[in-house]
Amino acid sequence: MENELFTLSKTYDFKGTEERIYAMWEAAGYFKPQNDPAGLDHDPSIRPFVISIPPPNVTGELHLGHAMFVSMEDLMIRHQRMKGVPTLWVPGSDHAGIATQLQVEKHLLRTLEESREEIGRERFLEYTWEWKRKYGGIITDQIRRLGASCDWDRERFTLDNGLSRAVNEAFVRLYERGLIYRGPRLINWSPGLKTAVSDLEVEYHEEQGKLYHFKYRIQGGDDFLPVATTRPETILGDTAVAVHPEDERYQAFIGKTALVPILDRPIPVIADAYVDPEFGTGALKVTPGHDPNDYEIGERHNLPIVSVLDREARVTEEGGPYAGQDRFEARKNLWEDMKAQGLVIKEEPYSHQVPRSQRGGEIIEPMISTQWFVDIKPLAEPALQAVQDGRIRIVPEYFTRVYYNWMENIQDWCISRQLWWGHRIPIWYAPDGTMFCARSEEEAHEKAEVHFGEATQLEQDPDVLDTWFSSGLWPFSTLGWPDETADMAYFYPTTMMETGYDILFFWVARMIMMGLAFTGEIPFETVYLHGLIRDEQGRKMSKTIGNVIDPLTVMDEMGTDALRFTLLVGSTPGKDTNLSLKRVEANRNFANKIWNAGRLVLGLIPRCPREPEREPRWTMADGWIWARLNQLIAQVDRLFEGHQYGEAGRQIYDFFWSEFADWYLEIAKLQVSEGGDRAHYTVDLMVRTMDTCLRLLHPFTPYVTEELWQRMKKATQTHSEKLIPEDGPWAEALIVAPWPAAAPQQGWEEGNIARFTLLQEIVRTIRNLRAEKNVQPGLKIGATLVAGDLAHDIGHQSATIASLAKIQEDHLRIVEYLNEKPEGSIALVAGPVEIYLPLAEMVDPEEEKLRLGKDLQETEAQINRLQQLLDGPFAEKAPEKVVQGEREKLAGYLESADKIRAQLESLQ
RNA sequence: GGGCGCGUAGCUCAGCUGGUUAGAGCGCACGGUUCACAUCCGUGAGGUCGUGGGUUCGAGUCCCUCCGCGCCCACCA
Repeated sequence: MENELFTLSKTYDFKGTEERIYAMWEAAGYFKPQNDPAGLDHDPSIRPFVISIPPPNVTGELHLGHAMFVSMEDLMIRHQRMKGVPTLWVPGSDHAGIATQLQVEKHLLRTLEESREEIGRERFLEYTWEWKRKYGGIITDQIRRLGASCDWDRERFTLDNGLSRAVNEAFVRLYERGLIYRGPRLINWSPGLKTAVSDLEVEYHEEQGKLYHFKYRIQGGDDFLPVATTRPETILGDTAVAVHPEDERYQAFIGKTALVPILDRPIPVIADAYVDPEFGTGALKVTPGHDPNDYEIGERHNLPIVSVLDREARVTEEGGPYAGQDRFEARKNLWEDMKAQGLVIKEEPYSHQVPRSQRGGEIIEPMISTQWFVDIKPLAEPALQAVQDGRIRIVPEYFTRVYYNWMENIQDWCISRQLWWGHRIPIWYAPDGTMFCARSEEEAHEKAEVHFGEATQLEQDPDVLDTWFSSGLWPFSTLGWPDETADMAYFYPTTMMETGYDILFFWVARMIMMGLAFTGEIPFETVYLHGLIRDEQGRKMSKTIGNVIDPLTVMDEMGTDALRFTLLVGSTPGKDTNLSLKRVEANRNFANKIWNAGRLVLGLIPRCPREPEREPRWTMADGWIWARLNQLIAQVDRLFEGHQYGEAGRQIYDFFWSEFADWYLEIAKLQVSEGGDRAHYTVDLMVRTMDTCLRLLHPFTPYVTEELWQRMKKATQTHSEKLIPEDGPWAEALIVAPWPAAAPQQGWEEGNIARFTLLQEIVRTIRNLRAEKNVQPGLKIGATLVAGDLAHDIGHQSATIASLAKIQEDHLRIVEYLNEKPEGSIALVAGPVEIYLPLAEMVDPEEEKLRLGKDLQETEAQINRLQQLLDGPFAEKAPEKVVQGEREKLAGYLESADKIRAQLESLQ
């Protein structure tokens, strides 16, 4: 054969294809919004569809979480683009303060054997920028490889000049509104990272520890209060002992003076309702400097605050003999000394929640420290409102409850970090301590000059801002805010915020708060939250367990399309996905199926006669596939509308494989071989159906579909201009081809589908029996079909039936009725059709009776069920349409039962 | 302590606004190599949808109880 089939590999070659196709898309500018504000065809009546990418850490390497959001967002973007909506997907990356600094520090130690303190802030930052330039591109390259159709010309980095300007602007505005304050507060201190972290960056783990019971001696006597603690070293910072005001046991102690063990520092015994008399000993040591609750008690009772731990969690001078010791060492030593002094009562095993740093993993120490905070309530209020009144919609819906819950109990946000890599806090101090908050150093100097009447030395605050502060501005800072850019005017508010539910508070909530605060508008209309990717057994992927699946390896082995399809179809919004490689493999097979179906179509195109002689006339199969295709389009549209992307993909998969490929293409081969007009119409319809499937699949599996589509376009154009998609000429590329529209129903569809379904049933019934009776697969047998009224319709399909069921065509009889059962045949029933196969010699009549008897039994069971149903209240209460459906089913079963009975009789 | 989610075939999971014979992939069993595909084709076995109750003509789907699992938030020493 001279056709193209043999020039194409049987296996889809994704490796070469992906790179070539992506380069083609990018070069052609398909990733740019069609109605770019800079362009001339800007149509203000069409709202663009905009996504800001969740910026990956600049030092990161692609993991499945990235693969998930990229696939999902690319799906949405491609879908909208094909629908003709101007789409913008803004890419970028995040400087990721702590993560990057840690990584660079490690690298620095390894290569130059120097710490960041040794080389100093300035050199360290240079070094880090160098690092960023070198490795920052890795992640974006990997994202491209996933097929991400971002507008790469708009790529942003959170430490870019523009974005840094936005950060300063935001800080200044909050400061001027009085929503930023600085002060000593109890914060979460990470001794490993030597910085403060926010509440969200602390993770609590249930851990086995000890509860230490000891005696708090009362001054001037032998009395003592029994007290329990999990952290004995904090005893050194106690400034009170508290009991419940109504606790009868301890009434006498209230107002007395207790002595801190070892230090003998006198502290008051106070009464506070916070103390739970039931817990522990019922007496509580109060350490305002190292415990959030105690801090509050301290405020109520005006207690002094003693800090006994320093930045590295070593005991301070306040700790007397333990000064300089590490916190755990001090814990041990102090406890030993207390034992020696007879102050120890007991220690018991105790499991409790231990706070650990999300990044470093070490135990977080609550400490008093001077930090910058955002007064968050005034920002949270409108953010809560925006979701409550529906301006922002969260998918899946149940996450709105989670959002409310958090927003309603939100605490002030500690935004300063004692790091170097990040946005430096735009505050400058004069030598006398006066603060100037300014957008730039120049502005700070101007302000200082106005304030002092002369130029002054200024020093900028050494701290940097929490990374999430800049991320919170992302949807608008990437569009040029605070400037009133064309992009801001046209693309903002953005449309879709697609991200993992794990950063709902970290990121999404903050973007909503800051978006409303700075732009006065919501930053996005919809929040779509996907789940986490776990391993096959539902465990988190981690290097220590060794169950990490690397998306790059998966792409190498199975192709990007397979990975994307798996992530997209295997996930439900908000729910975690257990990824199994078996699944990816199955979807690689699907990609290959698409490829091979494409090869067949390509091979048949040249066999299409150029000009049909008569008006088109479709076969039953033609009408069926066309009707089903249109149903599919309608379904997919509905599902996309409701963000049910996975279900949409599944339906396309099923249609493509088990209807189009398994049935229609098989039949199309036969119809094409008839030649003439039939061949023409068949190829025409087949190409159109394939074209539509490729369009529907494109957002899921962009590469294989684009490749095939290009080839189809070329093949049809060289062959016949008549072979074009119904809605106009072939587009330039599939990525910008119009999304299919379902043809309006004309009324014949359901009947056609029903008739074809019967045909399928006939074929299956025959195949089934052949398999059961071990009829040689290649052996063609004869058959007689008794089809009553349907004989005419089915008669037209004799070639199809013959081919699919391996019946010898000239021995296939299709008749309306039969007086007598054909000699030596075995009888079957498919719906209202009786089938006789000349295989009597292969079967035992008794066995046949059993088989038919079983059939009859099943059919009668259905009849009974339906009759009862229809006799009951169902017939009156259920909608007419549903009842009618059941009646038709009943009629069908009754007919089948008759046929089976007749056959049983003839066996007697 | 508060909030949320899950429990469907041996395994991993779908199942939207309740519509009456519950689906897929993998695995399993049997059979298949000429003309798209063994990364394939055909046929089949396999589930009282965690438990108990309720609403309804009708419940895997809605409501409640209980059992089991998971997650998030929260200051119990």
